[in-house]
Amino acid sequence: MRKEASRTTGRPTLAEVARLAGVSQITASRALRDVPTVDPVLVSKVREASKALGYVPNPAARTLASARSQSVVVLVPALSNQLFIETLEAIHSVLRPRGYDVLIGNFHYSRHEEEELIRNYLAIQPCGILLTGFDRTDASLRMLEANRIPCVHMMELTKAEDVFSVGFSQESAGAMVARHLLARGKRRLAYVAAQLDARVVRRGEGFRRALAEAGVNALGLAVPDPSSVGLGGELFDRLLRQHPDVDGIFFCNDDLAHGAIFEAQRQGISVPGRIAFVGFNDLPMSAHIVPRLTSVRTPREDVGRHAAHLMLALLAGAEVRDRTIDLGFELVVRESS
Amino acid sequence: MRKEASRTTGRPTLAEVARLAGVSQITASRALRDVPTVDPVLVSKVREASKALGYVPNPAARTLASARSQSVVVLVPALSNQLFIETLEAIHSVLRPRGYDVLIGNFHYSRHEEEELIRNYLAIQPCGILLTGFDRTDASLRMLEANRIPCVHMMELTKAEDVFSVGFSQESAGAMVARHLLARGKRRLAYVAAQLDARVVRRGEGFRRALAEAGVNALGLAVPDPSSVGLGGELFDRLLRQHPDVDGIFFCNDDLAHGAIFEAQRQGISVPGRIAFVGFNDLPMSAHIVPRLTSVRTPREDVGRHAAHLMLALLAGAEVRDRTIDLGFELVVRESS
DNA sequence: GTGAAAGCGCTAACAA
DNA sequence: TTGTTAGCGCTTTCAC
Repeated sequence: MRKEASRTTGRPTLAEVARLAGVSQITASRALRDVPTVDPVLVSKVREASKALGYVPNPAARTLASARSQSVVVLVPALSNQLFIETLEAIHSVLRPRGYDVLIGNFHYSRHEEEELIRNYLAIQPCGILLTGFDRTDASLRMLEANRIPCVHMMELTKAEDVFSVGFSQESAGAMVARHLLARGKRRLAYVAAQLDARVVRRGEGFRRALAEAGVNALGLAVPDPSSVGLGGELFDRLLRQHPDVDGIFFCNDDLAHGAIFEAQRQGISVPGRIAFVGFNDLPMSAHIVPRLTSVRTPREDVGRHAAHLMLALLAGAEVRDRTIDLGFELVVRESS
Repeated sequence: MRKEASRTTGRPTLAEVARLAGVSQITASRALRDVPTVDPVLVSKVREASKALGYVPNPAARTLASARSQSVVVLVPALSNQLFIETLEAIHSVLRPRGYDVLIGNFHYSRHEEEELIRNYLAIQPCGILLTGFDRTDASLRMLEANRIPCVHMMELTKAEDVFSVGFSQESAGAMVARHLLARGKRRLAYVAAQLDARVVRRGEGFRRALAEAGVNALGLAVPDPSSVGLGGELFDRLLRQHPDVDGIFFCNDDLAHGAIFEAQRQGISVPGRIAFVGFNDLPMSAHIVPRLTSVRTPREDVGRHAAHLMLALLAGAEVRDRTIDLGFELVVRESS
């Protein structure tokens, strides 16, 4: 059943391609790698020979000889979240067609698990690495520093020197929602949050600050519990008891908003007639699941695409001027299909 | 910024470990790979030397020398589906700690995209491959056949010779739901389906057949459109108009059921009082999103875990008696948290 | 049970 | 612009 141990793969090698093309092995190598200093005539000869033999480069040999693989590692905090899934898809769609392998690591929101992944993945000599956010252990930072491979940070932004990041500002998202609700004439506004990670907190700060600038005091209800649809209903109910006159709510994510919609429907409360809801689609549910909700949409595909292209530029050794790419947010109203 | 081209990685090599341990390189190699014919005393010497130097094997060199990598490829039809995400997680959790790299390929439910992935991934000489289902192109089959690497099929079952599969029977899932509803005294039963892929259809067949055996005729409503929450509401509404006396519905997946719950609530219809719903959690939404729904739960983690362990057995060259692992289904009632 | 030699397939380094 | 040489770090092969 198993293929017995052997030395060769049986596949055509670069040497055979070179022989067929009538050039030296290194010229064939250069031709196939698009090294610019090769005579175009020879390039096409090599290309033909390669095609004729059905040559496929051996990545292991390439990695061994060059001390650098064609693998790009991507580390995300979760796979249960559509945001990251779609980001990964976008990265794949940019990198795979260009011959890179994409290795996915899920660190389950744990800095130490991330450190372990970095340690393990550096063993395969990746040519680049894509990270989520900036919160990592010192050991992680040191390993990345020591390996000197191109590194792109996703989802968050920094102005630090020599750091490449593609993301968006949580504060502006919060502020955007505040302005949206104010513009609709709402004045008793609340932020309902669960699962208080740094991003959720910063979103709330942006919300509160923008309201404060308009002279409006933000109500709030924040619990550390993991977010869920059920919790959304509960929190909505609690908020209503505390502040029966609330007329606008920003939910830190869509599943809370979803539970609240459910609960509002049960209680016969008109949304957005009496209370306007705004969600934030940064959690497990994909956008189309919550019907008719105004929500902040994170530009998920864009993050992946931009991050991957930035990585390509770095791998090509290009001079990158914009080390920071701020993608911003959109406020969208989704209609159930 | 980029690490300039170089030959060496700078990391300690097996030769250095061997020198420090006072053995030959090949003995060090064997010791670290747990080849049984090595003196235990030498093994521990090598282990120590390895630890002292912080030795990490170079996978590229290993792959080149042995013509076989430590990578296991997993091909899934989608990442937007929690079922596959959780399966992948389980596979990772089994294979990574044992030193295997897991390469994920998403073929977007396209046989041709799958073929392309197989072609590309075989280039890296994976040591094994995990596939979803049995529907693939002839070219794919030929490539897999020609490469003779261990191959495990997930999600579906077969009795074919020399084929390893881990999954469950769609027909029995349908039959199970039929029996469940009958046992609750329901007699006007319907199957509501969208996105009619082979699995959805077979589920319906199992449902209908089990009902027929009990002398009950199944109602039905099936559309080819992609499944969504909104569509669930619509189909439910349509079904009610056609068959106002329906008292039990099997939705081919949870998001249809979810939309129907929404719609039932709007219309003031008691569920499960007047109509019992059964869902099937095989689609984008994760289980906890739909509150209070009786649903067929696919044993997602189990599929991954069992498939990965089967792969380990094959990689170890073990004799595998049970080529087919049927995991069955559970019928669970989820309460909103 | 252990080792010496050879070589996997490719690219870096240097030379022409 | 092209080629020669050497070697990446490991495992297979075969001899002891």
